[in-house]
Amino acid sequence: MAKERTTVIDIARRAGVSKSTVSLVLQNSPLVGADTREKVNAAIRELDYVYNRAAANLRGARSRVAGIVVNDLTNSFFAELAVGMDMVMQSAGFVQFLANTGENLDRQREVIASMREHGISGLILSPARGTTSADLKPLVEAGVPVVLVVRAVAGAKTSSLMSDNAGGAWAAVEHLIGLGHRRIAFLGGFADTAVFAERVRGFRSALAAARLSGREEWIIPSAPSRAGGAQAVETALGRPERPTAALCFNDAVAFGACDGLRAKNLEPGRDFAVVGFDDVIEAKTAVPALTTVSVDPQGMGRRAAQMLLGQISAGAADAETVTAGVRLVVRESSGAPRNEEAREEAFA
Amino acid sequence: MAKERTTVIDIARRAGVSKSTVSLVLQNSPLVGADTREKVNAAIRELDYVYNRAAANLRGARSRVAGIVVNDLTNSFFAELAVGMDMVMQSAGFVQFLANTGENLDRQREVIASMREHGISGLILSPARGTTSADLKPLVEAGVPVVLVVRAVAGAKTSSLMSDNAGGAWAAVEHLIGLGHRRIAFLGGFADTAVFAERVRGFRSALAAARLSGREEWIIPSAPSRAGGAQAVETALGRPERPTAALCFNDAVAFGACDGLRAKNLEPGRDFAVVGFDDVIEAKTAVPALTTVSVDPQGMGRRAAQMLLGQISAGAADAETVTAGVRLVVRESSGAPRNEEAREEAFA
DNA sequence: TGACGAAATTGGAACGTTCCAAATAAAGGA
DNA sequence: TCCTTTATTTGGAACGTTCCAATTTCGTCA
Repeated sequence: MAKERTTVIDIARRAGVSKSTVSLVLQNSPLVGADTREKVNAAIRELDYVYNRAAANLRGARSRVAGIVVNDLTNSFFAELAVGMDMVMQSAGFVQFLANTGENLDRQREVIASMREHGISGLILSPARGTTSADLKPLVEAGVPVVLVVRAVAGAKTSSLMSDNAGGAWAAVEHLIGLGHRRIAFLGGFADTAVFAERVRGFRSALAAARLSGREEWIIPSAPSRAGGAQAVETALGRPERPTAALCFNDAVAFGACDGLRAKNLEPGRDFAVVGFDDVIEAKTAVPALTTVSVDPQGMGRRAAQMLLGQISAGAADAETVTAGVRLVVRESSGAPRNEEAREEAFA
Repeated sequence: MAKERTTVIDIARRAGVSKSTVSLVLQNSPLVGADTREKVNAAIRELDYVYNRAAANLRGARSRVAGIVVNDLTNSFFAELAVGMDMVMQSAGFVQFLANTGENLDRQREVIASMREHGISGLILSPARGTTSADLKPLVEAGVPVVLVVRAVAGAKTSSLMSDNAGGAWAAVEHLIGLGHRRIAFLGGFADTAVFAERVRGFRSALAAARLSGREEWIIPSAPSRAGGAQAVETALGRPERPTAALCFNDAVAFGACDGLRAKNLEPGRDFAVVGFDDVIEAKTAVPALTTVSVDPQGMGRRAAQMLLGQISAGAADAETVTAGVRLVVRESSGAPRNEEAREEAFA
């Protein structure tokens, strides 16, 4: 059962050439003669040979294996991100290890260590909460390219790809103000994360720019999940001065907020404006369709993968920090009139 | 920059022992003396050595790398499945390649080949549509354990883990009939898949058992996605004899159906009963909460991973076919009364 | 005809482990 | 003291590739 692996030597014997020649054929070098090449290929087919990459990169080749570590694959945002990465990695002939940390730092450490032992030649990491630059130091020092996505890690000397959180939040709030809202809440997200801080920063400055006073009690953190969103909106509705609109930390929270509103017999988009963040795939087809800040997670994944590939081939490229642009996608949940003219009219 | 890898030899030199001893320490063999072990460990720490697994399993060790190939990671069902697998694989000290095929057979072939070259010691595959047993033959012949999940492949001599599709559909339809529905549709799914066939089979037999005539025109295939569901329900509502309830191919379709109903000003759960299939994580928190056949994707992932691990350690275990039980979870979207008493009353 | 260079092929060392057989050290026993 | 055992330690071959340097094969040119 456990049959012997067929190796280049077997092929060589069968084709009546030397192992070196077989090796040349495998890397289709122009050095081998056409007839020899054919003989060798025939032998490969007949013996159904499987190339052993481990042996090859033991000898020194770069490994064509990348690691991807994300913190919550059950969130569509990260699933999409992973799919985007997978696409470009696959096309580049790479294969990826993918691991989910579930925000668990120990797991993250273990998984990264394990991937290193398996010889990854690059890593894309969406760091778990609490990751420090010390966690990345060994990788960086060993010259393994690392690209951080979604979340930054203070002091890390690695490339990173973040979305324009403050800008997106600003645009969303501006949109709500334009629709006439004056009491706007910010719902969801863990208050101790950088992403939260940035989005809230954009939220605050947009309010300030419109000379509106944001109340602290309208900023309501929660788990960045659907359940968290439902809870947060409920809290918001219980505030003495009740907001009429909310920017949510992400789309999951926004969907949860819609659920929470319905549970109180309020229709999102009509009785209360909801704006999400991320533009996950369901945002477009949900009812009401979600107005959200489009981050294009899949595109971001592709981009991150490209950055990683760039660094891998460039050898030691220095860390670049890229901010992915975002764009507000106005759909139904914010209660905007159907088209621009209508909108102008409404607030003329 | 591209520093030399530190190897066991470096460690050996530093600790003043032979490479063999270092190797023994690494596999913490009881043969080495306590003091020697300490010296070696110190050296390992000082030189921040990274174990090279590729070299190790070149020598013959089993690889502790598994492959996971799914066909649509953007569908929460598969994302959850992957998370479940990841959990048990990680705990077993494995690391996984994960690839997404997007139902593309060529991609599937490529990634499987690539994973093989990288020396996976087992594969979990949710086969793309159209996969034949010939695609798996090389793997199987080479003695690489394969576990098929979700979808079967005719004639494949591999283990598989499928959910009880017919049984689940039966239970769902029985539930709807119990609620008084007589015109029940089946929405979504590609008609040429085995899963579709099974679910429809259960659907039909439950109708037959209740002496209801299912109309062919109430079986409306579509892409198994949210968008497909919206479209399918629209078609259903356009039928001359309009159904009052639907069993959907999966939860994504069910959510889409809810969207489609709302777009026509019908409230799912009140004006039309919707039942899903899979019980993805959002099913519970959606509004209305989705009545669905719970497949527990994460649990299924865990189970599949366990099966694979079993086969890997057992060497050549023979193929086992496991059918995972399913269970109908009654929530709001089917319009069932809140509790059993109420239900009894309603149809007394 | 012999020499020369280009084209094609090849042997062998190297990559970083493991594991076997053999060597050495320590510890008893006579 | 010397011989056994037992407890440690070690050199070297092997795993399946790649790649360098060396060799063989040929057609060509003087």
